[in-house]
Amino acid sequence: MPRLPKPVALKRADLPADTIALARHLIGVTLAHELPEGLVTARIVETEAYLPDDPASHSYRGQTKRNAPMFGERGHAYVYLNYGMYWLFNISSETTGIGAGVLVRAVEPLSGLDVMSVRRPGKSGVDLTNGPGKLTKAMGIGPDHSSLDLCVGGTLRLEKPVRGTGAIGVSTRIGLTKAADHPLRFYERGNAWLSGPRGLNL
DNA sequence: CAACGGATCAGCT
DNA sequence: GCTGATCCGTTGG
Repeated sequence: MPRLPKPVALKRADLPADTIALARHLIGVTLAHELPEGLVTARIVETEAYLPDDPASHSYRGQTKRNAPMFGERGHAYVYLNYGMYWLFNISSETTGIGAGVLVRAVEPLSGLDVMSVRRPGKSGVDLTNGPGKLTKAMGIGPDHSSLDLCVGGTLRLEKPVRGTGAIGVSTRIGLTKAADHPLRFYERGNAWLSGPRGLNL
């Protein structure tokens, strides 16, 4: 049997406060969730930065009950509903009082593929987690997780990176109606689990 | 309490 | 690659 490295929880001090730096840093980091059916883990392979004073960011119009996690300490979950039906998972950045965060757009499953398949009926392979709404469904992430601290070894947590090719690509963000032309999307080059049109993943 | 948004997805060509 | 379905939590009045 191959020996797998023991998972090491990420501490807040491991996370850059700067939003763009965090978005880059999160590529390769493991997201782990202990579900009733078992443990699911996956590598983050695609992220987007949502900056302070960014018209595309939910934090742009000030703090509300919903987006409060974006204004707290970095390393907390911000989960919100999009298009009335998809829960999207973000990780807060910067420091207390500054609203910003990083959207996780795609992950590459490492373990618990069986659990993910059950949660994504009729889907398999890359289709399990190659989009922001898909990965939350596959990994059982929803509104109850918003504001959770991901750096304290809870059931939903970040773990040390499983580094891949190392090459990180940059593109514009996907699906925006405002501030669409900034290079704030980060992805692992050549990874099969990326979302978005081919042209953005070069 | 009603209007609105919206950082998507599945299915089809 | 493109199109349209599809909502309901949040917000502000």
